[in-house]
Amino acid sequence: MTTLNEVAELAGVTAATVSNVLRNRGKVGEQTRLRVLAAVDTLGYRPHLTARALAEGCAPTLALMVSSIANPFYPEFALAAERAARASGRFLIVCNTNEDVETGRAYLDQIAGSLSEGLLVMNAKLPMEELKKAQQRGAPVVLCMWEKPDAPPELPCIAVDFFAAGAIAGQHLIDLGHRHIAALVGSKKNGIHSERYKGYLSACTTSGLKHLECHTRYIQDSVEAGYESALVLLKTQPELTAIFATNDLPALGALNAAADLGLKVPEDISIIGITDIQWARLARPALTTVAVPTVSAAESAIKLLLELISKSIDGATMRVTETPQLVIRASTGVVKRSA
Amino acid sequence: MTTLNEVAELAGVTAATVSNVLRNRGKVGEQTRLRVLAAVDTLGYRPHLTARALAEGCAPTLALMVSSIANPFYPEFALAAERAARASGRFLIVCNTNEDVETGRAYLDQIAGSLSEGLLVMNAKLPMEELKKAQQRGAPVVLCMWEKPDAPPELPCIAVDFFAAGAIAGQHLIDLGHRHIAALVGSKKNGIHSERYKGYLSACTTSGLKHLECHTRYIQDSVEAGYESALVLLKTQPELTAIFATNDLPALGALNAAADLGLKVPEDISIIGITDIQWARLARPALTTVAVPTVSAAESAIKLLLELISKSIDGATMRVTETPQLVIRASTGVVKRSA
DNA sequence: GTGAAAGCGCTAACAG
DNA sequence: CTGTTAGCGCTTTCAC
Repeated sequence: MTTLNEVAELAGVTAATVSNVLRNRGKVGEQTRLRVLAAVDTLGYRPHLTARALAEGCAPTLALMVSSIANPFYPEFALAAERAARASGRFLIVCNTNEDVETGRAYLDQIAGSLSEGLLVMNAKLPMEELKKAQQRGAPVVLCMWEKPDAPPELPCIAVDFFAAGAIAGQHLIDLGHRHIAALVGSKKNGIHSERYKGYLSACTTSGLKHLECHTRYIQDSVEAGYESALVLLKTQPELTAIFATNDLPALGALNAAADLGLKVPEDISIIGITDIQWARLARPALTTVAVPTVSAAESAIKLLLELISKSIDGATMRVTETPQLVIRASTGVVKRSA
Repeated sequence: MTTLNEVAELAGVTAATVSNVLRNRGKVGEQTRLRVLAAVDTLGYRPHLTARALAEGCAPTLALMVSSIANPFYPEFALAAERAARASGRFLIVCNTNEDVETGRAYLDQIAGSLSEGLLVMNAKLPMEELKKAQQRGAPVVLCMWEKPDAPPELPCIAVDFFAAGAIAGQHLIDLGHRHIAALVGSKKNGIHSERYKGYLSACTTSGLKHLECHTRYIQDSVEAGYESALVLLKTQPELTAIFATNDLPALGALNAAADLGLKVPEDISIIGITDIQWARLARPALTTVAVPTVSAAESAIKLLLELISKSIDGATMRVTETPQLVIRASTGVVKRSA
């Protein structure tokens, strides 16, 4: 490996000077500049980022903590986050907590403030306490995709108005004439998806529609859970003409359940999700959903993190992304039956 | 930030001793050990990984270079790779080259040998030369998912027998009685997917079936390209009863094309892909495909990389994963029509 | 303009 | 068993 000193030696100068020309710092004579550049070139010198990080006091890396990068929602976010990080000259470390608090803690202990300069946290599985501790140790933390703009957390965050998303989805179904709607909530009662559900309920209330508690299911946020749940719902409650899911994954599962039951979508049953992941438009019928601004959320999150790092802002800032947008595709239609 | 020295001071010892305690190195007296541990605890000390990396000469990170982590195939690989890396005490940095050579080069220049201790490369978009240069600068490089076990590259790699995968897929279709099969090749002619196509052709030859050149299409490796291509093929060549795609993405696109054309799968047309990505089993009808051992390939790749790093092996080792396996689902069936 | 020197936080001999 | 002494490769004052 070539070091700064070797380059310096070849160029007949000192390391400090090489460092200066490489980062366009202090004014360096044109002569020496050229000589240094030549030396760098012939030696194929590349700065040692770890050494630089130590000297500068911070590493050029940001960490993204997710429960599993394989969750179909994350990759798009991760891609956008990586781009934004890259644009600021930083690298992105992916940390899969695997929904495990211990793993998450281990990551926090190890990277916060040493290997990585800041943290992007996607899943609230990590206790707020741990995150705050990590932050105190010197690594700013930004919570991405916070679900409740009304209840700001104690840490900086990028919030998405999921209540609105739920309301938009519900309203769409209601506008189509649906009166018997099932709700698939991708979390425990009062869990992470409850805002979306509340939004949906508010749409019902606004329209004078009474949502029956027996039509809602609290399930896992997965295609499989949505499938199983929808299967039972559709078989046992024939009055249903639509399904609202708090996320695309269960909605896609419901789509499959309908298909396997021989039900036509949207003729027999309308289905709507939230997020607009890639699969949504690729499914058949393509899924109607409420699109969440994933890319801009990722960019805002990185931006906020960088501001926190450079200390140009302070405290628990919260920024809300653009409001989610209804994307009408083929899985929802005007109600045909009445019950 | 708490440093080793501060801990040492509190414990009334020297930094070296604290270091020893923390890594269970040289024998330390039980007394001091306890005192040190207590100091670590009260101060909430966490080792500074960057400093450690500099001192040890290598960072505890591995880099995964992919064209886009959002490609539905990568996340699963990345997840497995991250786990394996983690198991060895290392972190995973995700590098999206975005199919751009410049971006790839920039990454190589910056992380190889300094920020990261080794590289996992997924897409051969990067010139072999660049990769070898990076390797010479001190960072072992492992090529993942090499497509041609018969033609080992000049760098260590994990190869998958894609020729076999293609042959298995072709044979399956032939066994079902299909005689007019279209081939969707997800790369340019003689491109990255050509082995898969050759495997398919060999199955045809073995069975005395003649594959017509006019039935093959060289396209992008995407759902969209598969969709467009299949749409045209199915409309213009009614004799076709099956479609073989070199990858699941185009196969899924073909599935959608069939659906939009009102064709029933597999009654009217059978479709098979290669890889077995998540969506394959979630599509309706679920996609029959030839599963590639993604997880074990990722694990092998990390293992090989670690061996290279510890110098326990040398040269351009090639390891081949288990042979791909046929996964029969609902998108293929016995041929109904004869042409 | 360029060089000298100190130090980032930790590890790794080697002494004692 | 524990302390001392050197660095790892780079940045950054501060002199010259």
